[in-house]
Amino acid sequence: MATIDDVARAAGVSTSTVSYVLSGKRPISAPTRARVERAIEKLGYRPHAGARALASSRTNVIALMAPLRVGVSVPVIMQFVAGVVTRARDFDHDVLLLTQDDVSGLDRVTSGSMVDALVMMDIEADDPRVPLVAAAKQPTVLIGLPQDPEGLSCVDLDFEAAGRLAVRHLAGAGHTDVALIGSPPEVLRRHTSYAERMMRGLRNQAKSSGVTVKVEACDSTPSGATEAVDTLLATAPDTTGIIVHNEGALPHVLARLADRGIAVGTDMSVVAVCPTDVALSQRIPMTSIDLPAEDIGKVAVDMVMARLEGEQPSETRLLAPVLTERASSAPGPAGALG
Amino acid sequence: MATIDDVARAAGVSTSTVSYVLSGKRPISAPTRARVERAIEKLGYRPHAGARALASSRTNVIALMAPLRVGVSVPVIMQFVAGVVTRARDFDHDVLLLTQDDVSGLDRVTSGSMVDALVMMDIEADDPRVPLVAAAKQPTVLIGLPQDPEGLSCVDLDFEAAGRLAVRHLAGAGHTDVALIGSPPEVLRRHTSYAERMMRGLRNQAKSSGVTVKVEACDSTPSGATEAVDTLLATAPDTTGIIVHNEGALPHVLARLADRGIAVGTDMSVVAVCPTDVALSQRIPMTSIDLPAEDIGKVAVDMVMARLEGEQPSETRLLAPVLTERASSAPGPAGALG
DNA sequence: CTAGATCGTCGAAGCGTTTCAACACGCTAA
DNA sequence: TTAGCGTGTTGAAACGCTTCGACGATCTAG
Repeated sequence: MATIDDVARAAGVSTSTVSYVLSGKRPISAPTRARVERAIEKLGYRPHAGARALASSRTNVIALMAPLRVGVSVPVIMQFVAGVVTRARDFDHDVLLLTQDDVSGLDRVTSGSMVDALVMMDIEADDPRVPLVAAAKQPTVLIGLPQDPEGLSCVDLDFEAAGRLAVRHLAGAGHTDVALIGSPPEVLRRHTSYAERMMRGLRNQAKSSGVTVKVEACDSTPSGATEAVDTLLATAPDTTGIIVHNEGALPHVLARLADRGIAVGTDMSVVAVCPTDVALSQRIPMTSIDLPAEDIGKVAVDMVMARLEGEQPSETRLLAPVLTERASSAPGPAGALG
Repeated sequence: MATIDDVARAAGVSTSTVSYVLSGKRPISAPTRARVERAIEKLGYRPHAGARALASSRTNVIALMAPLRVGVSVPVIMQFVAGVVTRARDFDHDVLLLTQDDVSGLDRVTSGSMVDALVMMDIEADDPRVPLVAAAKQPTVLIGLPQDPEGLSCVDLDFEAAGRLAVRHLAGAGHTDVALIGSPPEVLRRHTSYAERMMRGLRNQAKSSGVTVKVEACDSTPSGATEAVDTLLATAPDTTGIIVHNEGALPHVLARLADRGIAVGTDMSVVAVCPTDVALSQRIPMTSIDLPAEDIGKVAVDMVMARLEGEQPSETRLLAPVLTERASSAPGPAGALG
C-alpha cells in the first residue's frame, strides 16, 4: 500500500502539503493541488484509517446500538438502521454495529476511541446504558426517551401527539367507544416510554373528545392477538374503533376480526401505528399513523453530528405524527362530525 | 485517557512489558503481570484502537455488507446480522455495517485498512462486488453463491437439497401434484443462485418421485400472492401440495387459500422455506424447512476467522436442510406411502 | 520604499501502540 | 570454571498520519 510519503515524493511536495490537499485545512495553490491529486490517483493511495485516527483523534465512525433480537418489530429496527447508515455516509462516517445486550461494548468503543459518537435505539425508561454514555467523551443521541432526558439528546416520534391524533380521528368520524391494542405486557411492565406516552395522549384526548377508551395489552403472537381481540369484544362490546400499536400483532388482530365476521373498514374502524409499508402490506390498506423509522434514524445522525462539530447543546426532538386515511377506517355510529 | 506509558510507569515496568502482558505474546512472570494488571485496573486503561491498528495492522473489526433495503425478507436479514455480530464478538471483533449498494464502501474499508475481513450477504450470480473483494488483501466470506465460486469462501443453505427434501416430503405423504410459489420475478430474472438451486432440486426430485411440479413466481405483496395462488389453481387445479419459498408472500398466500375456502393442512398441504419463527407466527403453524439464518451468519464468521488466523484455503459450505412437520401438511390423495 | 499582511509550503514533533534485537540473570552441562 | 541456554525484561524503531510553528515570496498600504 502506498503511503502519504509515497504520494508526496511522486508529486514533488512535502508530506504535509499532501495532507492539506486531502483535508483542505490550509490553502493550496491549484497547480500543486493538481499534481498531488494526480499522484494520489496514480498510486491508488488511501489514507490508513488507524494512522489517521491516531493523529487526529477522529475515526469517522459512529457506533449504533440496536436490538438485534426479540421484542421490537423487526422492520422498524431495519428502517432505523438503514436511516442511520445512509445518513452517516452523508457525513463521511461509517457505522459500527453493537447489539443492545452488549453493554460492555459501550465502554470498549468509547474508551478505546473506536468511534466519534454513538446512537442508541430502543431506550427504556430507566436504561442502564444511559449513565454510561453520559460519562463518555463522545456525544450520544438516544432514539426514544429515558425517564429523565436532562442533558441528553433524544429523538422519537411524538407518541403522545400520536395518541391524541388517533383518538381525534376516530372521534371526529363519529366513534364513541374506542380501544387501544397495544404493546406486550412485559413492555408495559418496564414502563417503556413510548407506550406510556401513547396512552397518555390517548386518554387525554378521549376525555376532551368525550369518548370512552379501553386499553388491552397484547403479545406480538397469533394467540396473543386473538386473546386481546376476544377480551376486548367481551368487555367492551360497543367498541367501533380500534387503535393498534403493535406491528407484530397487527396481521393477527385483523385475522381474528375477520374470523369473527367483523368487517374492518365497515363494522370496525382500525387505525394502526406503524411504518407505512407495514400498513400497506396488510390484508386491506390500513389507515395509519406513520412511524417514520428511517427519518428518525437520519435525524439522530444529524443531531449527533451537530454536537460533534459545534458544541451544540443537547436537545430533545419529537417528530409530529401524520395520519393517513386508508380503507380500514370509516365513519362510526354517530356519523362524521367534522 | 491513560496511555500504555502511564500504566508502565505506575507498574514500574517498561512499555513493552505492558504490551506483552496485554497480548500474551511473550512470557511475563506472575508478579510482574499482577502489578501491571493492577495498574491497568487502577487507571482504567484501554488501548487506543487506532494506535493499535497502526502498529499491528489489525483492527479487530470485520465489515458486514447487508441489504438494508428492499428485496430479501427483513427477518432473515436481521438474523444473519445478529449471527454475524454475536459470533464476531466471540473472536473479539466488532462489526462495521455497510449497505449493499455502497459498493465504493468496499474499497474504502479494505484499502483504508479499516477492517480485517469481510462478510457479504445476498450474493447474486454475477455480483459486481465479487471481483472487488477478490482483489482485496482482506479475506472475505460470501453468504450465498456467485456463478463461479472458484477461490472464494461461501456459505449458504443447501437449497438444492431443500428442494429435494420438500418434494420428497410431499410425495412421501401421497401428493402427486405439487407446486412452488417462489421468489419475485425480478429475483429470478437476476438468476439469483438460491432460487435456481431450489428449483433444480425440486425438479430433479419430482422426476424421480414421479410427481408433477408447477412453478409460480410471486411478488412479496398481498396482491402478488393472491395472483400467484389464483393462477396456480387455475392452471394446475389438481395441486394438493404447495411449497412456499417467499416469506413476504407467505401470510398472503395462506390468506388467499383461506378466502377461497381451501383448508390448509387438510385440503392443501403447504411447506414453507423460512426461518422457524416465521413459520410459527402464521395463522397455523407451518411445516417448514428451516432457513437457519443466524447459524449461517455464525458459520460465515467462523470461516472468515479461520482464514485470518491460519492460511486456510477457501471452501464452500452448504448447510443441510431440516424439515419440521407441523400443522400445515398432511397426507395427500394417494395416502401416505412411507 | 518599507513595514506588515497574506499566501503557499515545509520540517518536525507528536499520536499510542507493537515488535524486534539485545541483554541480564540464573541454570545446567561439560 | 566456563560456555551455552532459556527466561523475563528492556530500549528504541517503526507504523502512517495531522498539525503547529516557521519561513520565503508576493502583495498592500502608508
